[in-house]
Amino acid sequence: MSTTATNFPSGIKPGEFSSETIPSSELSQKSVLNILNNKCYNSLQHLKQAHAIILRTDHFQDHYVSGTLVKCYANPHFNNFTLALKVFDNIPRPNVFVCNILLKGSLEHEEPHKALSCYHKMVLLNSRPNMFTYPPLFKACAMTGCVKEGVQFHAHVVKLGLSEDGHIKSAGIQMYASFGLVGEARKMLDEGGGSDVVCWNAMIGGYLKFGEVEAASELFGCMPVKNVRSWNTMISGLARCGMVESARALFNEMGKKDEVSWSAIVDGYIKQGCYKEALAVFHEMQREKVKPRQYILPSLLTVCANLGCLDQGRWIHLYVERNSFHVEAMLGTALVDMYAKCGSLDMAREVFENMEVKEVSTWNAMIGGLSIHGQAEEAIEVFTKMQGESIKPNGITFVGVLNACAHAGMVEKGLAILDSMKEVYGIEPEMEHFGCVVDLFGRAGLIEEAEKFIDSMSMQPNAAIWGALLNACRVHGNVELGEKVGWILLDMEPQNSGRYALLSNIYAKAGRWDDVTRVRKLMKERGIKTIPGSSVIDMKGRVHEFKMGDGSHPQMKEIYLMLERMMEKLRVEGYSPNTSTVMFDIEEEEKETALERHSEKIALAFGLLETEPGTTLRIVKNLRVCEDCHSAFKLVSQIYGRDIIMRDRVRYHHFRNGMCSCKDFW
DNA sequence: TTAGGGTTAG
Repeated sequence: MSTTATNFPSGIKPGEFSSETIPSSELSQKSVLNILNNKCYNSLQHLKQAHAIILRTDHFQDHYVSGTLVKCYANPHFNNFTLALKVFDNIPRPNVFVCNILLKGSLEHEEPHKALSCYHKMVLLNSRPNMFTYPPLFKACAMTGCVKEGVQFHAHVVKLGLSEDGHIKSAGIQMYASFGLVGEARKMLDEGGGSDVVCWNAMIGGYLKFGEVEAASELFGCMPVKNVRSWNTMISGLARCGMVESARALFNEMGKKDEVSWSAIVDGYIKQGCYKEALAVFHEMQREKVKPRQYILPSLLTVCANLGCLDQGRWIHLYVERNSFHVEAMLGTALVDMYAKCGSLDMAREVFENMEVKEVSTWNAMIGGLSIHGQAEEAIEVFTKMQGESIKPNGITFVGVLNACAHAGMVEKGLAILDSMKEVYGIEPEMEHFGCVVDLFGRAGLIEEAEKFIDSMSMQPNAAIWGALLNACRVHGNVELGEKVGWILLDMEPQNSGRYALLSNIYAKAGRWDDVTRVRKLMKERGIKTIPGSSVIDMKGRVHEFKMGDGSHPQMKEIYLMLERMMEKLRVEGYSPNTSTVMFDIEEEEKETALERHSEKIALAFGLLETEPGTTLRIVKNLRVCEDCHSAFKLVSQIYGRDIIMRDRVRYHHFRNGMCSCKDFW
């Protein structure tokens, strides 16, 4: 074997060895292998030196040595698979071991196509595949969607008499399942005699991936051996199929749970939108001292953001700090989003400023957060700064910026930004951006302009566009147009209860009670149920939820007493209930009572009752806040000297000294 | 003589 310079690894010249190296001619195969296995794991430089030694001694001819050398180069740690391939190409007749190493390496370096071509080479070179060959190959097929090849490889497995190997079987089952060929996967499970628990689990996972719950349950029921992963596969699979309650039942039934079991059930609840349940399980985890895995923390933060649970969100933040978790972009973004949505803009800012790596989504979260708090100038400032740091805004960025302008009544600025989207940033505005613009005009009372804008749009307006216009009609009391738009929307979205409510409110405000009745009758005919208003208040880490006229809270008596006292105080200060938006045509006094029992007022009374004077109250409502509650909250902030931060379905209201940050413009 | 499997994944 020649040892010309061209055969040496780059950067290493023949004869350039470290001082401790023994003269190469004296190195035995065993010592070379020792060097490779013990010294070359961390340093590419060491590996290249060893490589040079190998070339100088004829050990490269030795399959054991060249194989080990390729294995070292293929170590994902070096992130340089090309080198491994290069060395491989210099091996005259590579044996099955080194081929298998490359198959595995192709997957580890996320180049599954290379695994297929490597197998091809193997066949050409007459290197007989063995049981280590097929699992990575099946995986490669699954990753690349190469069905034909996968079936072929399966045939080879059968021909070579390897069908009983558990590793091959489980990989094959997974491959077929990833193709959606659940029947083929099952055939593989049943072929070649017995299977083991890993294969059963893979099959169950495969069934559940395609919603075949019954088949999965049956298999699960008759498995001779089950382990934690079997349970976890069922739980996460059921949750993914939307059967979170069945998942929960299994979760309760299983013996020893691991962190994956807990995470799977939390995740399942989150995916179903059962945020309170997810948080309850998280509390249980804390009680049982189970450490949440880092990956569910962003999901949990999203839950806190949705529910407005600042205390819980803070707890997670502390948890991250205490455990020195690295705050990477996703976790940091989730923290920014949570703080902003829970009304703590200062903290959102702090986390944002301290993040080392920010992604577009991070900037979007900050901009969106400022926007829902009505801080348009700041949102635009962040938007400008983002570009200073060479981050390219995306469509979502513009939703945030345009929303900021809409909420702050900055019409001109908003329109200029819309124009810049395509001209400056090359982003084609989409429906959601047009929706923001309609909102921009509508909130500012420029209803004609909003209509004109809709007419000029290049696409058919969707329900969100009409919805923005309808809301503008409600705020600015434009009954005529509101009526027209309202009926368009009822046609477009007959199932959306909110649309009925809005139209009915518009009629009610105009005193057109016959029309109110007409809308309500239609709703009844179509079987549409209203979403009950509900408000939550987060207190000492516990979430208290109140629904309209709700009597289920254990302290309800005291709360209603407090509510009565509060309303009395308000009346003394000159508050008179704004009954125009109550949906029913009922006697004035009854209307007043209905208003008094709005969930946000109950939550407010509870907050006043339960906290020290001066404490900021944070309330989250699932629908838009009504006008009456809005004015009541303003007065309470003045009379009781409290800051109240309320989030409704769309934006924030900071009440202080009788004023609201939205400037009554929402 | 070297090497290997399935559950969560925003």
